[in-house]
Amino acid sequence: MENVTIRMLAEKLQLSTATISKALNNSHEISEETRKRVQDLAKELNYVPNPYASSLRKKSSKTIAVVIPEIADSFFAEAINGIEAVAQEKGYHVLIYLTHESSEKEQAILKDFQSGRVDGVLISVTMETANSEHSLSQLSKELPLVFFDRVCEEVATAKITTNDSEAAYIATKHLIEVGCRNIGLLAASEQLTIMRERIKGFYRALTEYQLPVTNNSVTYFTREANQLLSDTLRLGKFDGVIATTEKLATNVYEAAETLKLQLPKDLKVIGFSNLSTARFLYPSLTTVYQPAFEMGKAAATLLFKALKNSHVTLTQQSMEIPSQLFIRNSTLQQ
Amino acid sequence: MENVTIRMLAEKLQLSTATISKALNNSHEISEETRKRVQDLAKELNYVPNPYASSLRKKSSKTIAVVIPEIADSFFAEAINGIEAVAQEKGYHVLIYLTHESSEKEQAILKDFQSGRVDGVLISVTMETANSEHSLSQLSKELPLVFFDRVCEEVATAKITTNDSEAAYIATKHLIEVGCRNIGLLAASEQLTIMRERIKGFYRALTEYQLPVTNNSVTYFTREANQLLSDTLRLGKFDGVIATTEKLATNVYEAAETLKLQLPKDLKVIGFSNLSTARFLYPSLTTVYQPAFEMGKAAATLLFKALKNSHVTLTQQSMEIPSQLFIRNSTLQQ
DNA sequence: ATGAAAGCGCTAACAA
DNA sequence: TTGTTAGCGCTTTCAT
Repeated sequence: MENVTIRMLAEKLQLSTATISKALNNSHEISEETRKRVQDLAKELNYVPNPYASSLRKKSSKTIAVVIPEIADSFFAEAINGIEAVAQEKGYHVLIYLTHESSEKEQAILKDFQSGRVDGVLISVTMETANSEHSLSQLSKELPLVFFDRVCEEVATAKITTNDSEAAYIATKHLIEVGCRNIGLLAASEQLTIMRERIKGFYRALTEYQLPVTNNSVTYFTREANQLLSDTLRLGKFDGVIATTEKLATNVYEAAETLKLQLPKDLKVIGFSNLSTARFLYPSLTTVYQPAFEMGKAAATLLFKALKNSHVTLTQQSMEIPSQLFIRNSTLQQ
Repeated sequence: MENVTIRMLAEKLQLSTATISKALNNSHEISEETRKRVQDLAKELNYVPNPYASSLRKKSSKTIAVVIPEIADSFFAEAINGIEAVAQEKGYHVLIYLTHESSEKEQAILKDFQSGRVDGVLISVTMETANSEHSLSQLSKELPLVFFDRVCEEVATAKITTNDSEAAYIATKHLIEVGCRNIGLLAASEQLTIMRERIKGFYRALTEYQLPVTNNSVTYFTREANQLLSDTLRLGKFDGVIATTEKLATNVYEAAETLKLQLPKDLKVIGFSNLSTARFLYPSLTTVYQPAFEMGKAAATLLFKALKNSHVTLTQQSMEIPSQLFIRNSTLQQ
């Protein structure tokens, strides 16, 4: 069967396409009677509106984009869950784009958004965030854009984050309190704001306890961290580490195995992670649990708010949702 | 600045929009010279084609849909990685839809695809798969459709699966060989083909070892499995279980904790799971590792093949990619 | 309350 | 090789 169009409905009912369109969209300038006639026929013929015709005409697509570095990471997966929940409720469609930490890919993706393909964008930037600053600033002028987690400070728009500095401060303090004196912060990028925040919190705790920065330091890992991490742990003589990404946390377990370090005896670990298996690891992992679902939900909610009412100034709508420290055996005092 | 259109380019260059269009699409019926002139100006003015105008006209959107039950599950997350890798390479966009195991939501999503919003669909169905059979059969006649993992047998199209029956057979055999005599298969739905396959393999192993079906049985869990699972493990007197979903695997660890069962001494566990943390669990988890990334990639590759050449009959393109048993301590012989 | 008509931006016959 | 023209299916003034 041919695809049913608004024109076919119009012919069958001896009405104009304009009337059909209005009737289908529940316009109040249509009589109740014809409205019903139209909608009944539409249902009968299984009419499905062509979204592209509508998008072309209305210049809005009921579609948003989610741009993230990686999807096989429980933080991002949960965040998408939050985003999707809101989108589904609002009848929006969700396009997913993965950057795999490549700012080049990120740029290409952002460029495409100038086409009007999406009505709004939710993004958690690449580690090489600095490269995308300009594109993002530009884009945020054309479309509602909301950052979540990995933000770009310089871009004037809403940012949904967690209390990274405070969370790192609390994590560091916890390590100190269970006896660590040589703590390493395993970080992922010097450029990411959230990393800088965590580092701030880390140093604040060190300062507060008057621990020397010579023994307590930040190490950066980009892609394949395994070898480097083993080296760091071997040479670094750390008695405690904070892994600021989920991947790094498991890398620590791997490295510990390789180096035959006993956790938590030889080395205590805290991971920034939403791993559902954290409590079943050996040893169970003390985590900074980030409210991923809520962050996704908040970001999406805010985006839709801006989409609905263009007078919402996203710049003033940033929001911080606190993380929570779950203390487990990987930081058990010996 | 106004959005740059093909018409603006045409005016600036004193050419027709048709010529511009052809030049931008590298048509061979355009002289090298004008092609360059057009493309140069396009770049200069930062022209970005309107995808919706093009989609409306061409009746193709360079967009595919991925429909899955859940995203916070390492199998599906990895599968998406595979899909996205292929899609990005081919210049396609990926719409994500989550059903959260609701066949009602699934139906609504599938219905929308009749609009021509997407050129093709990759799907892993809900546990209540039976409900969607009809819609899927219908849809597969209008669009290229490829199942991955959770298939609908009755629908005549390509299916990318793993060797579920064989994998379950091997897993069961392994449990028997390490001494289990009362094995429980923890299943998720009676309707899912992959579950039925796994059950087949399970029974095959039991038969081969002449173990009575009275002691070795299949239990179904739908949503919130925790309480039910605790009951099952307490009453079932199992000495070994196979958790056929990732969630169920962690549920077993939870229940074991609650019931103070020691793994693997009191109960041995195998999980169908792609958890990257499997080796670091306590005890490390013996897993049936499913080739999620490859399955996603294969499904997407096949879909694009069908999209490119409409004579590819998907029905004959099904594919099975083997899983692998990783033996770890959760099935250690005592 | 309904309809005529224009047009969103692009592509593809067909002509020239 | 380039241009003319006619839409894709829908929404939206503006008339009636």
